[in-house]
Amino acid sequence: MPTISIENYLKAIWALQQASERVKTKALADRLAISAPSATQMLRTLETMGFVAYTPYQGAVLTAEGERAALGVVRKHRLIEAFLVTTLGYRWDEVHDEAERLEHAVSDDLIDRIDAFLSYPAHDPHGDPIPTADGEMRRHVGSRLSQLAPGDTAVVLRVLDQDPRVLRELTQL
Amino acid sequence: MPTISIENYLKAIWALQQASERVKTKALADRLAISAPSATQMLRTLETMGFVAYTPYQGAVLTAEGERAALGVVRKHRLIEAFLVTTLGYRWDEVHDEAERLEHAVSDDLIDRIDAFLSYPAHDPHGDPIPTADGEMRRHVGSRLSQLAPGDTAVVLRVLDQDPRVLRELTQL
DNA sequence: CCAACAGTTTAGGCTAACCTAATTTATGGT
DNA sequence: ACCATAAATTAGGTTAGCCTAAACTGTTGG
Repeated sequence: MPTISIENYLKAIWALQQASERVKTKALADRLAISAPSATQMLRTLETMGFVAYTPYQGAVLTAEGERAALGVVRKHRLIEAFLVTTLGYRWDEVHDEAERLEHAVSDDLIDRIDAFLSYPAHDPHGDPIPTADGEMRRHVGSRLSQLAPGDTAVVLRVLDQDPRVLRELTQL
Repeated sequence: MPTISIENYLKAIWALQQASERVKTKALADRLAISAPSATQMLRTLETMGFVAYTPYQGAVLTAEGERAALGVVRKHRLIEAFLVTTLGYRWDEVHDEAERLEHAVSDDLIDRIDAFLSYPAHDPHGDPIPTADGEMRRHVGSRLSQLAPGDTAVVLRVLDQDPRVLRELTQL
């Protein structure tokens, strides 16, 4: 039922909420590269759809239903990335844009088949956790690179950056 | 550059042209389940884009560029169907709707990788020929079932119907 | 403690893609 | 050859999702 645009808003709000509970208009507008009035307008729409609780001038928070919908999109995105790398030989720096479009075109049924085909992976190629079919988000253990002391030994589990250039450089290292 | 809507129009016009050169407004409108005025309007748009030659009251014909674009969509559709059946265990009566959406989301690069992954198949699961990356449409040999005489022996190469119920019945036979 | 400014919303407009109702065109049967 | 009818187009309207310009709010530094 949600449009591609709405799915993108939900995903963006969800991502911004990982950093701070309330999502402000400007943060949302910046992330989606749209104007602030467009963000305001869509927040109103999402409110009437029951996806967010929105207070003018105060920002928005996903409702339970909104979070469920957002996680559905995140799940599709990450499983598609995993599938492209595992099955079609893509590199981890090549999959983001493709997944960005496919996540809106793939049915729940297809994504579940991909999930099974890949044996229910816990992480995508960047180490980001993949939500389960019933909307559970597995939490990550591990600590940030910046919190290690010189001389410490660690295994890289996850890379948050999506920029292909950064990812290619990391591949070198 | 073309929108999803435009890709669907191009594909529909191309399909209708397989039966007769000129495509009339009503035939197009019926196939896409839209009103006749909407079809007229889009034919004008496609004309200015150089995809069709359109004469009011006379119908439209794809230009070379229009045919190239249409075959690109057909190629995506059929390769996706083949991929879903071969790799993810779909049945031939389940793939049409999924391909109908994915064909507009998949990049040329991805579809070429799928093509290579499948070893450049000549036909999709229904026996429809798959256009090559450079827009060549391989022509089908073979004759229609209705042209065989009782007692003749033949091998089914292709089934034109897309209705899942019909396809499931044919599977039984 | 209040004004300046960053952030937000309101107002008004645009485009793509659809629609219905009304009008115009083409054509086939007598 | 004409005209009834089916097909096509024109006219005018809607919705979603974007925009800019203008008005408003809330917070914070002096």
